[in-house]
Amino acid sequence: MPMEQGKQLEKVYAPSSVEKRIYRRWLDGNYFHAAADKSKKPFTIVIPPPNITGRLHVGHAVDNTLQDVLVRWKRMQGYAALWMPGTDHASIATEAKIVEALKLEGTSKAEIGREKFLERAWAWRELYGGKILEQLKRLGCSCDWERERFTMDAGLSEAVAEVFVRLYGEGLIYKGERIINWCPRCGTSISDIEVEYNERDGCFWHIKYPVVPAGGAAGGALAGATTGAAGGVAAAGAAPGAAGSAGTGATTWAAGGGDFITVATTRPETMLGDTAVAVNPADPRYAGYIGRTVMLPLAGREIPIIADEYVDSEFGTGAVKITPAHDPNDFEVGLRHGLPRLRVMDDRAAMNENAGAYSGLDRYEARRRIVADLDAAGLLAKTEPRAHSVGECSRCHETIEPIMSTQWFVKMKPLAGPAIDAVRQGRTRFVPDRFSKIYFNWMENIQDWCISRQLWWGHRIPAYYCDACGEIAVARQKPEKCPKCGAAALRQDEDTLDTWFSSALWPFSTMGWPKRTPEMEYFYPTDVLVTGYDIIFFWVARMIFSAVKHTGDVPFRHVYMHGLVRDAQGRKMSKSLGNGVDPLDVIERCGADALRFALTIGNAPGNDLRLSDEKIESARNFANKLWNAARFVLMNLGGGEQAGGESGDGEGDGGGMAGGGSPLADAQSAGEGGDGAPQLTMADRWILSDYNRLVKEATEHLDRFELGMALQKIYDFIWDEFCDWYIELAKPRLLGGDAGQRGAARRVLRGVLKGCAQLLHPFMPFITEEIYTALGESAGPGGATDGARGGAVNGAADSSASGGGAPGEVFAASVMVSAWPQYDEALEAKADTDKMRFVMSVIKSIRNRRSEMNVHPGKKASAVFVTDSREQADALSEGRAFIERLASVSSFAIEGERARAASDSAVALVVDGAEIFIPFGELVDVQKEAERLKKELDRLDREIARAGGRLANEGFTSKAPASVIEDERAKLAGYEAMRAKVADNLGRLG
RNA sequence: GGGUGCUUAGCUCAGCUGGGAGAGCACAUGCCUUACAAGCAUGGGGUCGCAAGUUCGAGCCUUGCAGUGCCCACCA
Repeated sequence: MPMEQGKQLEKVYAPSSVEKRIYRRWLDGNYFHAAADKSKKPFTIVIPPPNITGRLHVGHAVDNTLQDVLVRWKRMQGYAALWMPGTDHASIATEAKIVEALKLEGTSKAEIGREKFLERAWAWRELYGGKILEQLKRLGCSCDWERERFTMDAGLSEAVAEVFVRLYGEGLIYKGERIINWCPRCGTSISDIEVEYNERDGCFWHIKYPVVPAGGAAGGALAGATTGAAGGVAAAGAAPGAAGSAGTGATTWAAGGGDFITVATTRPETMLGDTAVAVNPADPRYAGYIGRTVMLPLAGREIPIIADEYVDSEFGTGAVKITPAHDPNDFEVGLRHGLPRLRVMDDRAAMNENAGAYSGLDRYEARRRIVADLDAAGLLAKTEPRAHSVGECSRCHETIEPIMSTQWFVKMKPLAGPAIDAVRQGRTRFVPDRFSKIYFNWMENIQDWCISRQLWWGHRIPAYYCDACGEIAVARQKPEKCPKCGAAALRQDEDTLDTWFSSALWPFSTMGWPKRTPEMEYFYPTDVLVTGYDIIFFWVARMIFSAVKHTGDVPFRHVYMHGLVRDAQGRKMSKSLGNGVDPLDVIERCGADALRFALTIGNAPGNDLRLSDEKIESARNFANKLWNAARFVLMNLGGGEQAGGESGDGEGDGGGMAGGGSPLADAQSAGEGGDGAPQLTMADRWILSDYNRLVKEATEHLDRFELGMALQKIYDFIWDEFCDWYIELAKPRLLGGDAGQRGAARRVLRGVLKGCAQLLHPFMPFITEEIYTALGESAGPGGATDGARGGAVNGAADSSASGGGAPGEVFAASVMVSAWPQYDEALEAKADTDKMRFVMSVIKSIRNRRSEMNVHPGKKASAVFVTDSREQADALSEGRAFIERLASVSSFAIEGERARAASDSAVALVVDGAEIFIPFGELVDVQKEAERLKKELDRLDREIARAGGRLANEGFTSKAPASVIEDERAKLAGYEAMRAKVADNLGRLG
């Protein structure tokens, strides 16, 4: 009866005091480390490397929780489970932080120069870069920390250079002048997928371009127009009075009787870079204009009218201004027609020297002035308000500017093909499968990838220019001299690579590629990539084509996708809304286990999930529930009394080999071995049997990546079956009972709880470790060997033990290196399970009656059971103590004759054909009881009609499977028997 | 314009290859029954978006429709 000193658990689970200590122990035990081990199968996950600028947000929390679940589970299954951690240099995000810091100090990139800037960045990385990994530790992540990688580590940088050089050598990387997305705020090009398109209110300006008159007559008018337009430009730049001059020009045109082609644009400032106007060749309206020219207003340049299929006659005015240097389509048109490409903006998106009078103006200011000037000149035909999609920088949300620029590109088509095949052949599978369609759709329509960035923080492009001869040398190391002309002065390309270029190599660069390392041999390809569906394009697809290209294999066999975390209202969590749940805050308040639980429970793969306070609270409640169940079990395993009662551990150690740590081994050895020869009761066999089924189901769900479902099942079992039923069923034996019965109950309690701790461990690692360890200690000196076997790399004190004669009660040094529970056929106990279920139904039924009749729980009642079934009679007598305790029944009789039992009992219940008579005497309202029975009769009639109708249907009886028909017949018979009894009881009420 | 999800209890969501609808929260009633009031017991609550079809049988399969979300796309 005295508690184990020091092993008494707190009444309320206090995660914060437990988690740090436990994590420390795992580290000390070296359990996270995985090494190539020929005796085991590998299981590998590489972490999606968080940005060094990052702070753990709830998105990371889900992503890493799922990974940790998988890796802990596989580790327990005996795999050499490697979870490779690391961080991403995040070139643009990090650079922005440094720039910001410099600004606060009153200096800038330009001022301190590249070298100093990089020093700053590295220092910053040293200081903050590991923060997020520390936060992952608080979440419980079991990464192999000694393998931590960073995308700018020497080895990984080597991989980057290697890939660049190889692709360049094959012509799959090229340098060229294209329209790229330019972010004026970040001051760099970005790739297509880094642009977000949003609907914005804007205008569609219809602008009249004066057509230069054909033939000789044109001369005078042209001159006039030129003067007028030129005057407009000059004036516009000079003063508000500009409008007048421009107007003069237009007037000249009107007076000259010239006509116009009207174009429409949402970006009028780009007109200064127009080098043509295009119409559809089939458009009759413009047939006569093709081949002629227009005078570009405000610029005073004469540009051709061309015909191109690209133009949609239905859209706008059917005539398009062509600005090859500022629009991707126009660029293509320009190529087809050999048009000049005139850039009119600089890298800050201000108008450049080619913009004449508008030079130096910001693009929006220029837009305003140009519109005003056109209007004043009478050349603005119409201003149409219009919502259109505007590309914005996904990082800073500045409106991007499509600008012609010389950049480096990866030629995608040749890389995409094999990557598509890899998924089509199922070498990499998306979970759920529907994401493969998204992948295909993107890969099949892929554009070349702009990989150069005008940033300093990142992998510098390994291209070297010879100013003497113009040669470009691409090499792993900077060449001593120009390979062509031998000049010594080579200049490296100033640009760096897209941060995703290095992330794309992550699954193999972290393993040491391009070297042929043991890790590459053993752990690669990886097994699962866990990530959100929002980065399929950015990362997943790029890893696949990179890996297929460079390693000849897929980077991972499965891609397990999860959704986004939303708030209670279903909104995306964002900084600006301030609706984000801070995972660290949740960990602080409710524990990492509760957070992990809330993020995992009941979620289907690929679906978004909502995280609310209520959900977190119920997760915390579950942890507490489990905690208290463990308290109960530990209290009852007791101190000194225990050893005698259980005939010690020697018996356990020598005993069952069944399934290494199976509760059966514990329980049966108690049942058959010990003094007093205690037997397992039907309650024990029932819970063991259900536990066993849980093991099977949970494992199957995990195998199918249905983590949410696996956890749901474990949760249901622990709460509804183990806590609410089994513990209650065990109490009578623990409190009363002889030593043998007590021993059996204890063994089962401990065995099942231990198994639950193991099954739950991947999801809730801390609390399960605490419980498992406490159980191990309670098993006595031979049990837990905390630390003693900690040296076993990636463990498996337990699993190795199971290979060589596992004692039933072996506890591993840590639950995380214990062997994952196995389904064990010997635990199936159908007869006992049926009996127990029957008793439970009886208990429920009596409780129900009592509750409906408002019978105080303290008031005991006597009950008489009548049944024809031998099994039921056995169950009732075996379950007597359960029924008495859990249904508040005092005296108890099982009779064969219902007439006598029924005589003075107003309340009659029918459960599975057995009848229960309870004399509640004065409590019974005969009227109400009769009504209840009538309702019951109605219900049974409906059921009988349904089942009867179904069985009468020949289609059903001839085509449905036999088992289904059999079930239906049994149901019908049951209902009919029940109806007879209910009808009889109703009749008796008079 | 394409593609792709979703629509199940008041709310948030599960529901595996088609065989009588589930959980959490909320709600109602009664319980401090010595593991847990962050709890226990009992209960109410659903024409599974609508309509056709396939099937002996449909929440699940097919088609259409209606709402709603997301992704992609070069509508100037």
